[in-house]
Amino acid sequence: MPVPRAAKTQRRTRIQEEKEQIILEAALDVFSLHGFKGSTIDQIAEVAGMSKPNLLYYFRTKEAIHRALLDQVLDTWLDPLRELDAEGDPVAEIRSYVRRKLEMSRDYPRESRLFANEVLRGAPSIQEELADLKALVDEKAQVIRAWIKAGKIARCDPYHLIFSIWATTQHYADFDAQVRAVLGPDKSGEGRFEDAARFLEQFYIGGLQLR
Amino acid sequence: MPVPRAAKTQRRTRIQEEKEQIILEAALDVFSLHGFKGSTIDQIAEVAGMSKPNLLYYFRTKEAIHRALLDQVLDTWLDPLRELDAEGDPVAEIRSYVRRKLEMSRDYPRESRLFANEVLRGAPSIQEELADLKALVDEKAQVIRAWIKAGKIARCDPYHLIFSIWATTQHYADFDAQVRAVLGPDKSGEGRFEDAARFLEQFYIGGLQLR
DNA sequence: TGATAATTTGACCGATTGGTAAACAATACA
DNA sequence: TGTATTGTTTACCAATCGGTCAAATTATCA
Repeated sequence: MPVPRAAKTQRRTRIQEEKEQIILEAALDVFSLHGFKGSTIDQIAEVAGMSKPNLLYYFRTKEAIHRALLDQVLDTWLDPLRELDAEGDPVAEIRSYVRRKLEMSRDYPRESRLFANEVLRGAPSIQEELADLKALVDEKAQVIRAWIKAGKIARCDPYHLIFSIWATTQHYADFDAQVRAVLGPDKSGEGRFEDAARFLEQFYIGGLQLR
Repeated sequence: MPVPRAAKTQRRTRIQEEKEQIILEAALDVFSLHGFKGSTIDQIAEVAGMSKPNLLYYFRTKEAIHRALLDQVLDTWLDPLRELDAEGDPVAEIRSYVRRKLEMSRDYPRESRLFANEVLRGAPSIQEELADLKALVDEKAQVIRAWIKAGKIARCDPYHLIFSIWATTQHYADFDAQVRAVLGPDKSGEGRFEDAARFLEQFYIGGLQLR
């Protein structure tokens, strides 16, 4: 009797749920640090505390782990942007968005780096997801444009505004090594995120204010 | 008589100069696209138009190519920041810095991605260079602080100001795949850099203006 | 309990990869 | 021209890696 691959059966056993989460957690550690090609199944298996064949019982290929991880991460990654509310106060909404994105860099740096790795390589495995992303950004760009038209915030290109928010906030996760090197050991504690928050808040409010 | 490795002799033959540049150029192509682990010596050799052992005659290891490339790139990478002039007009100086950094993202995206790859992985091979970087940033942060003290620009954290300039400008090279996906095919020409320049200029001038 | 399905492991395999050895070809230069 | 040096290639090796297989072990449940 051949053993059915875990992924084939409809997810039912408790042990499958658990082990798959353990594997994805370990894979996030490894992939975010070494990239896809730089990571080995053995490394992931070791971090996950199981043998390589055992890991491959739950995910048939290295690629499958990577895909599952990206799917899981990308979904939550865009939540802050989804929450941008056309009905809210424009400046407050953007300030909240910046703050939430910065918090994600602080609390989920591995996820940020996993994503950065993927995009750096030309985003080969997330083309469809990028289409969804475009749709969401298009929608929110319209919201921002409406705010501009209504004279609520300064005139600017909404797409590049969003890019700048992504860039400035994710920088603290993706370029952490550089940020720490520049700030030095004393300023490299969690306090750097509060300094960053202060700076970004002031900057975006100033930049968006009508003048 | 054993053949002396090219790197050992003092660089003299014309052919060594040429081939080493060809190799570094090819390696930049490959490393910036696939990362260090994701790149193979065979790939670099093929792009360079020579055999693998021939390439290894000029650089003894894959690591050596990578190091040579990083050294060469990092040196020019900081030029724009070096040019930030304490004697110039503060707002104009920062505007020039932003513009130059953005031009580097447009004209040297491979260099940007090579660097991003390295920092993403924790910057293992450029620790000393990061120390130089810190010294330079410290110096320029003092310049900015002086401008603030003199009431020439708005009060803000100079380190995070510099981080934000790095982040927003390099974003267009490092996250090119995402930027293109969001802007769509029509807006993905070189024109996106002019839109970005307009946005960033307005934003930094607005953010730094006294109010 | 016993049978059946699910889980785990050690041994292994073929492909790829970084790097070497040694012979061969081209060049510089006395 | 001859010879020593530099440059190039073919063949190869050892290590690593993604993945398989069959057997062993454990959980499930009638």
